[in-house]
Amino acid sequence: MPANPTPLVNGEKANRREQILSAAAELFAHHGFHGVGIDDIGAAVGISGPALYRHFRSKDAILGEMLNSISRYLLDGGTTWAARPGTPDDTLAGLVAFHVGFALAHPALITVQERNLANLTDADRKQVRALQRQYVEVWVRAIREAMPELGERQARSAAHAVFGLINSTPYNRHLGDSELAELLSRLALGALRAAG
Amino acid sequence: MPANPTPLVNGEKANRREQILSAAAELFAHHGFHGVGIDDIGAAVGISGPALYRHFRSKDAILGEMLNSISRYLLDGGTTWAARPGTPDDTLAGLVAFHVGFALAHPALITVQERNLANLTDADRKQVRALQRQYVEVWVRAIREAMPELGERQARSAAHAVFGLINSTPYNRHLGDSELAELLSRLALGALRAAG
DNA sequence: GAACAGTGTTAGCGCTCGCTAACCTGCCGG
DNA sequence: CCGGCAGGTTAGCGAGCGCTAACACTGTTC
Repeated sequence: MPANPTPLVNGEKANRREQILSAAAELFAHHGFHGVGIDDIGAAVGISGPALYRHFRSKDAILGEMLNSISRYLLDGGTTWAARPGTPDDTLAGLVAFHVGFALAHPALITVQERNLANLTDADRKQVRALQRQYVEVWVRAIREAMPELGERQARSAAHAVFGLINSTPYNRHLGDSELAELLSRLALGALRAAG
Repeated sequence: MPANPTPLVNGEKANRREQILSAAAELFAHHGFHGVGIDDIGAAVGISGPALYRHFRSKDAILGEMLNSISRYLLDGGTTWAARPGTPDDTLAGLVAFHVGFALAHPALITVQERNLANLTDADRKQVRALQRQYVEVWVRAIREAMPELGERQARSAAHAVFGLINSTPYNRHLGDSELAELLSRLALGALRAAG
């Protein structure tokens, strides 16, 4: 389990930066990066427009920090789970449960990460891409250990496919959280089992 | 099989409207709706900027026609496959193969449809949403016929999850088309089997 | 052969948006 | 008590973008 259990908790006593990141995530998820103005983000946290520049260097910096934080959280969590002792099947089940938990808790972040990579600064995109690649590699290793007959390319494709499956949470609000978590885990593991 | 086998074929002797739609799809997929200018779309088909207005009423109209066309194609194809004679398992396999085929042939359209619903006109979005809902219903019926023990909500969630799985094609360019098609179909059917 | 429909061009309007400038206010340490 | 910093405010600049206007060229039709 990583040090910080949830990367971008909603509101409460969070400080301004985190408030802004949380509100911006929700807005970006609904309307897209370019569909959200500086004033919109400000209004969502009760301040107005340019005051954001007391906390972030630019609008791009908000997205950059958001996506970096998500990717780092996933990589940290994935690495930790992958290092746990247990059978390869257990490891895979742990990874699935971890990713499902995140996707269920933060559908907006899932949406933003999937849709807005192209809106990042070149430097930020490079960083985020690197983190994502490493996270995929964690999965590829775990998948291949559980199913040694699978080639690396197949395992990578399967990993991306399972991400797509689990990341469907933004469209999946009509089932209770725990029931949906259980269903998605079963589906993901069923898919992986069928890969071999 | 629907009348028009592929909704937005790339270039060739296609007329200007279809050329524009195809180029715009690619651009929207890469940079997002707001990240692409009228001039960019024009340049991509060898004309410049405002000439687009000879073929479309507005930039929104381009996206509107694009998403409507995709949704209609999927619904038509899905309906046709669902109506074919055969066991429920065969029907499900047919639907999977159909959707996989589309996702593999048109990853850009998949991307645009997933990301840019929010950028549609209210009227267009209503239409597209309706078509998408009907397509989901086709899947829900097929899933429940193959696995009667599943509730409607579970089946709907499973359908969305499988869409997510198959629609991972835009991130999945490192396997040959036919091999990827086979893998995705196996994963999708494996997931569905595990739902029961 | 003139009229015209179809399809392209360039110039430029008007609006939005990210961001900066300049200013204000409350808190806190010495 | 007062100077400075943290964190707000409003006004407005400059760039970009969607779209329209006005015009040009080509081919077809009567």
